[in-house]
Amino acid sequence: MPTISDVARITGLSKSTISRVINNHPYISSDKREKVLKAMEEIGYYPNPSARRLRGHTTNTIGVIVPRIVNPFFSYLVNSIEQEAFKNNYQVIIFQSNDLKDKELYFLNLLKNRQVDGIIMTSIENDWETIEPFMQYGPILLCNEYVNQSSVSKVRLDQNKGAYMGTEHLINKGHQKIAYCTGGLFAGYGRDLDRNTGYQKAMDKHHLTPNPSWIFIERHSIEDGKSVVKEILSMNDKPTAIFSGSDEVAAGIIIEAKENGLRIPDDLAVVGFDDQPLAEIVEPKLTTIKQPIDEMGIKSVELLIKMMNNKDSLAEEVQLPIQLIEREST
Amino acid sequence: MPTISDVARITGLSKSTISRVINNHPYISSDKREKVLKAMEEIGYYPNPSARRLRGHTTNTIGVIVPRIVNPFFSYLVNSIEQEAFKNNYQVIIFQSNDLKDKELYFLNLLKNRQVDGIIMTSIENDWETIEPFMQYGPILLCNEYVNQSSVSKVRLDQNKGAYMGTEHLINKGHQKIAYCTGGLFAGYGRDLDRNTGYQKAMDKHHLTPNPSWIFIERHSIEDGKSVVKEILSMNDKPTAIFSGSDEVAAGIIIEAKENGLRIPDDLAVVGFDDQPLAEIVEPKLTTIKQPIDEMGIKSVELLIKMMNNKDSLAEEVQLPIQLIEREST
DNA sequence: AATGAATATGAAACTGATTTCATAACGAGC
DNA sequence: GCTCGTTATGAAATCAGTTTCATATTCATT
Repeated sequence: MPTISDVARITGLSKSTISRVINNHPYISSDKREKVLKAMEEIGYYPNPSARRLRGHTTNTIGVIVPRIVNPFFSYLVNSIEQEAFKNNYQVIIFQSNDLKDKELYFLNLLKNRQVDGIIMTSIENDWETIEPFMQYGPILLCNEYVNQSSVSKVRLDQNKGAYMGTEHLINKGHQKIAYCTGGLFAGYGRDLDRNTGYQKAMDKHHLTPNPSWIFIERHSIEDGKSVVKEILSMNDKPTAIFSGSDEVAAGIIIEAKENGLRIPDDLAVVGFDDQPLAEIVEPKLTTIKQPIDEMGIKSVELLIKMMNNKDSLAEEVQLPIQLIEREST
Repeated sequence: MPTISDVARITGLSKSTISRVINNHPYISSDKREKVLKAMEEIGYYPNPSARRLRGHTTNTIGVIVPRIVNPFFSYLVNSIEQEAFKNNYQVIIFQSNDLKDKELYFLNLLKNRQVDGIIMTSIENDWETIEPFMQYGPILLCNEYVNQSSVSKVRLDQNKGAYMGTEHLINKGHQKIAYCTGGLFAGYGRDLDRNTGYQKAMDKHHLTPNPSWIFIERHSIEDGKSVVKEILSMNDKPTAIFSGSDEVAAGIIIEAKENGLRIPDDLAVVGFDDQPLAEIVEPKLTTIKQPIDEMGIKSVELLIKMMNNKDSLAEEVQLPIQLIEREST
């Protein structure tokens, strides 16, 4: 690979001049500039990024932490982030935390090591006290998941309202016995907690008290959804509707319910969360809460770039609207 | 951020010695080693990757090109690659080519610029003549998609056999009028071509000649699948079965067919390709060809690392088995 | 006791860029 | 004709490591 010295030698100029041409500095005579550009082209010269980084302290790379990329919600989010980053000349390094504290920490260290200029976290595994110190090494932005900390920038959705809308939708359809499925009730972080309170609020407002055994926690997959139905079938006091924090779980519920002769939505109404592609594939099609994933990704990259360019910009919080998509499962 | 010089100053040793400790060189007295490790720990020193790269020419990063991450096939593949890379201490940079030649070239340049040590290509947009020169800058491995070039390593599936199995399965079920859906008939590359010949071979063997209007090309999405059914409905000579090169297209076909009163598999039998999660969600559940995605990812990383460590290892080709999963759509 | 190999360490060169400092040439203003 | 600001360029320092070369000990061998 040719280096800047090669270009200097060929053109008979100094490295400084070549560097100035590359970086569009002023005060270069146009004939020399031409000459340099021509030589670079000729020998196929391209500046070595490691050397630039070493000097310039910037990597043009942003890191994205997702719990798992195979979850469509996150693959769509990553898609949007990658597209927007590319537009702005940034590369994206993707990490899956797999819900593991250690892996998350490992990735946060990339910020410390200056392998990335900034990080977008779409989930949080460690305590905030553990994560916060990394902010001194570069900007961290929370997208989707969040903590109640004014010092960190976040792009988030009104999950509370989403859950409220979903639950109230079921109530408006005449349901009173409404079960609730969530990922982590005790996760301690914002997103799921918000949904919980949203559900709670809607129930309270309509003076409904759910049977405690209708609250299902730690449900993530299609299989988990199926297990929910099995549990419900063995109950004496059965719910007539379920609000699920995940489309996948909702799909599992629908599949298993049908398998057991339940009619949807007549015997059991189901609302999901995310509006994943599968929402239109299950039968009946799933009523769900749509999250503006693309906007979330775009906004996150936008904000992060702003933070990276302006070291001491204040933390910002962006909240995006959320929406109920009514289909056939309610 | 502390540097190696800080550690040297604190311990009263030279940078060389510190470097030797970091890199586990022999011939260091154990008391000095302890001292250095302690000092590093104390001031929270971590070697700057850019400086190491500049000298060492290795980035511990591999690049992965996928057409689009939101396609479950690729998000599962990326998942597997990322997991295996992490195990081997490699980071993964992910790029979406979005089927664009330019974007693919941009990413290949990362190899030239030494931003990545090697690249796994899961799709190919440019002519091989355009891509090949990049191999001089570092190893390139083809995974999933491939070209008929002995000089490049590949991890691939017997697509030909997959398509053959799927088609023959339909024939065994008594079908004679079998339509065929593919991504790109004229793409010119291995994967789709192999599937085409697999279909062809099965038909030929059983002395069947498909109506040319039953061959649908450039179909990728659920929507595309729906359009296929619409076209079929307007035909005089209708196929009784479809072999689709994609589960998503197959799902679209099933949804739209049911919408129009067709019974599956009685009026129309459908076979997909990939065994994506949605194959178990559509109703009836989709008979499909299962590809061993995880093994593919693992094998690819394994092979790539081998190539990166051994500069002049010969190109290898790994072919993984493929399998028919019979469900309810046939 | 002399020689040579193995062990242990440091100084300085090197990786490939950017940036600072110095300086030369040129034109404008007095 | 002299000073000053602008334009244009190069030498050398710098970034943070790794590697080469040199050298000083220590220990075993004859």
